[in-house]
Amino acid sequence: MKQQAPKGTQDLLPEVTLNWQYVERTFEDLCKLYGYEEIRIPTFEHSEVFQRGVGETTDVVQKEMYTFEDKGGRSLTLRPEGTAGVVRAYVENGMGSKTSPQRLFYVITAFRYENVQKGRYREFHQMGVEAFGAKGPHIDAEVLAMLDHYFEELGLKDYALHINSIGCPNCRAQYREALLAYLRPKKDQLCQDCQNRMEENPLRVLDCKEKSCQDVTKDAPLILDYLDEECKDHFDTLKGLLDDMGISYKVDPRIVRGLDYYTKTVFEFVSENVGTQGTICGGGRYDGLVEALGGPSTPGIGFAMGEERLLMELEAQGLVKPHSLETTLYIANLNDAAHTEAQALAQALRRRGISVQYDLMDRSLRAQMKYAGKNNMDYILVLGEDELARGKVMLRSLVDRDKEEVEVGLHDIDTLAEILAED
RNA sequence: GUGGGAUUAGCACAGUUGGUUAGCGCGCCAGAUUGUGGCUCUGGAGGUCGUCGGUUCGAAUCCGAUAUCCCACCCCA
Repeated sequence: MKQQAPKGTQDLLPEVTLNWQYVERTFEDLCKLYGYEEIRIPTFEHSEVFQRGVGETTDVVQKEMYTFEDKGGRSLTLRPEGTAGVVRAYVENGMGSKTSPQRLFYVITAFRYENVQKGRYREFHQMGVEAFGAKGPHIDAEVLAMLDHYFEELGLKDYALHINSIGCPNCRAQYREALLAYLRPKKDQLCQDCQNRMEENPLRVLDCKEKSCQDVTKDAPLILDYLDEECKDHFDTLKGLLDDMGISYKVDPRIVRGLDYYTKTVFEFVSENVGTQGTICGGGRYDGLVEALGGPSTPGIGFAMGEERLLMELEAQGLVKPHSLETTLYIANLNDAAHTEAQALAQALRRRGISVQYDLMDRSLRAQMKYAGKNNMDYILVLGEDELARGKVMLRSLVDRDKEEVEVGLHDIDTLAEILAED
């Protein structure tokens, strides 16, 4: 029976992996520019890490986790995101006693049991950063500047940065009461989902897309009016810093974020083209998370970017440029002796960093030429009786038809490598 | 978890009111007087029509279930 990949997973074939390498390398290079170092964390954690880290009341934890029991009776969960695991690692390895701030980046797969749609899979890829130890708004601004820089590097257009502050637990508690006081009398006008989640997490009612709920919340009190002095300062300073750097943004008081750990600054980069899966990057500050996972009180901020969505967007904008590969040479070998010689020649050239292929299928010269053409080889070199007898080969460009063939000694590896390395 | 649409060769698709050996294009392989690609021409390989079950003399076609994909809700990256 033919096997299928599980629902929500996908194979990434050679036609597209170059694009993935492109966005990931660009990201990694940029991370290094901003002082971030890579961390690699386990694919699964004790379920508790996510229950406590992401938040018991969140949809992610309540209905989207791949949780299983291992043979030792432990409850484990495939990571539904990166932050909780990175924070766990930060705490477990005592990284707080290294120099602060600690800046970490990661490129991971993550897993959520959700219904599949375009730009949404059960196994998906995220690139993200986490910065620990800095509590002021400058790091917030820097993180946003870094993302701005990244998108500029990729040439991405038609996206918007939305920011908000959801305050610290203190202002949030007060705001929560105010919001509940506003919502309770209007409860029967809300959709069923919102009625259910109202008491548990009333902030989420704010970004409900149901028209009736939006009507109800249109005049609801805004969190921004309930920030205490410190949180308000933080947010105002951040906005000023963004203005100074010329980074445009929109304050969107309805951004709430479905993960419990966020405090103060939250943000999203939203595509203006793509439909419902338009959020290509989301993040924010999480000043209580390190402590919640058993570490010392430590502020933190980070973001995660959905690679599938980013690539969708880049593709829609015609921006995925294939990596320019190094020069490639094809050796057409026409008989057994030539095959042996081709192999030796290929190895010698590969040792000098030239990408070389030769015939392994005993094909005719004509067929070999076709193969070289279809596989975008830059140069070809025919190896047959004549060449072996004379000890010389003709090096011809397949890219530039006008380029003259060059005769080179068969064993003159240095000259061959030199010519090939020129392009 | 809920609702709608789809599933025929590696890819993109035809397939008449159920009726012989299920087709086209691209791709793949081979050849076009025996050593020079991308064009053209010729030939070839490749499908238990997603899967299982039912109706029927007969099912790619009708019915049911299931899997997967797409779209929307929900949620998020």
